[in-house]
Amino acid sequence: MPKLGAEPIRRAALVKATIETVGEAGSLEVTVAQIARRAGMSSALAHHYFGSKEQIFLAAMRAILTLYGAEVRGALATADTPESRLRAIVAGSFAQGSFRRETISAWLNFYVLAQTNPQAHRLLRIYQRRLRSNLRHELRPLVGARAQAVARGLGAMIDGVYIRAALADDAPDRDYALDIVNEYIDRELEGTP
Amino acid sequence: MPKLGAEPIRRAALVKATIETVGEAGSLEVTVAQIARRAGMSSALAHHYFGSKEQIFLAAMRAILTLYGAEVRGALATADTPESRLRAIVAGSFAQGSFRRETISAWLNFYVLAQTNPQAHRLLRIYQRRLRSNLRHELRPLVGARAQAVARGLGAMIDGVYIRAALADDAPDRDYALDIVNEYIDRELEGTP
DNA sequence: TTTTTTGTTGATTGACGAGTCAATAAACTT
DNA sequence: AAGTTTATTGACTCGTCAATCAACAAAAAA
Repeated sequence: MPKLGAEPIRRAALVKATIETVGEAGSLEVTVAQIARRAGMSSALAHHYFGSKEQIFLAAMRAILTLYGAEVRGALATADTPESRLRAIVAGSFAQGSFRRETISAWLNFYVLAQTNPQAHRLLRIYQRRLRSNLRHELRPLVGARAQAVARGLGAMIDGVYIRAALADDAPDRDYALDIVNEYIDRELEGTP
Repeated sequence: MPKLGAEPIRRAALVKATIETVGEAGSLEVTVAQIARRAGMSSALAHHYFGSKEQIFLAAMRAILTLYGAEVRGALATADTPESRLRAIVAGSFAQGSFRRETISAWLNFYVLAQTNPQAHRLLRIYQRRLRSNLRHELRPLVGARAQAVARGLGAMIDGVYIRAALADDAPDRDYALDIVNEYIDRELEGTP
């Protein structure tokens, strides 16, 4: 039954299945067979398209970070003042697409993978750098010289909220997450209008 | 050459070796044999004392959290005002004993383990609860009703700084970590003396 | 229509690793 | 001295899993 042009569809299905499988298992110790089954194909085909388990993981990680970037960009599109743009970056960080159980859990696991795998490390670095640079850029006109320090704090807090959401029993609460970070922003902007 | 009373020594050696091995590997995918070798014994003996790899991990996790608790308590001992106690909790969180490469990496990995393992989950929960309760207690006289919210933010930020330290290339920088968190505290206490 | 390219899988290989066991030995008890 | 408890390990079992391969099928190209 080979329909041509299957490759991109299969790849996408595998990436999706990887995030789901890793997210559900809460661990990278999932088998290629599990992922492939979820994606509706044999493990041999998964290997055929990606070559190795490592590459499957990296593709999934890229997908997560790409989605994240898209959400932030989307949130930024409607904001024009520095403060609203700053809040938009934060809101984008906790957007529905990214801020869901399996995605958060998968993200955490890929974070761990970055300790071992140089490519994963690089990917995460790029994300962190871009986030901080975005934050700093909007913070500059708001808090001046302190922009650098505040951007670091904000970045750390966002990651912290993520990691805690991964451990929570109940479904991740977007508004709760936003409250925590926005409260910090409120304080920082206070008296510097 | 069996000297009696070896059990506690062997257990401690295994726990230490576990943290080192997991920390260095940056992953829980280490073998019992590796851990045992590092601790200077056969893998059979490790199984003899702990029963399973899972139990070895849990013991190591307990050790990390116990050390962490001790550091915070130590830092608190010399502080008496609410603010100095608050700063002490933070300083204790990044104390030399806990805030080192392998320990941070091991901690992150155990964090992931808590997604799968109920006991690990419980342990981490206890730590989080205690930290937040400590923070809230000192914050109450400082920021009143906002204590709850600030404690959450601080807790998240501390975890965030940890997770980022795990990914940094260079050795974890205690002062840098402290700066980030203390800056946040400065802001929160501003205007509420 | 033969050939090539693309898609697909069941079966197999080869490695690795958790946990068990039987055996050995030194201490301690009676 | 005989028996028991504690310490210790090499060798083995048994399962799992990533990766490969041979083979088959259908579309496209020749």
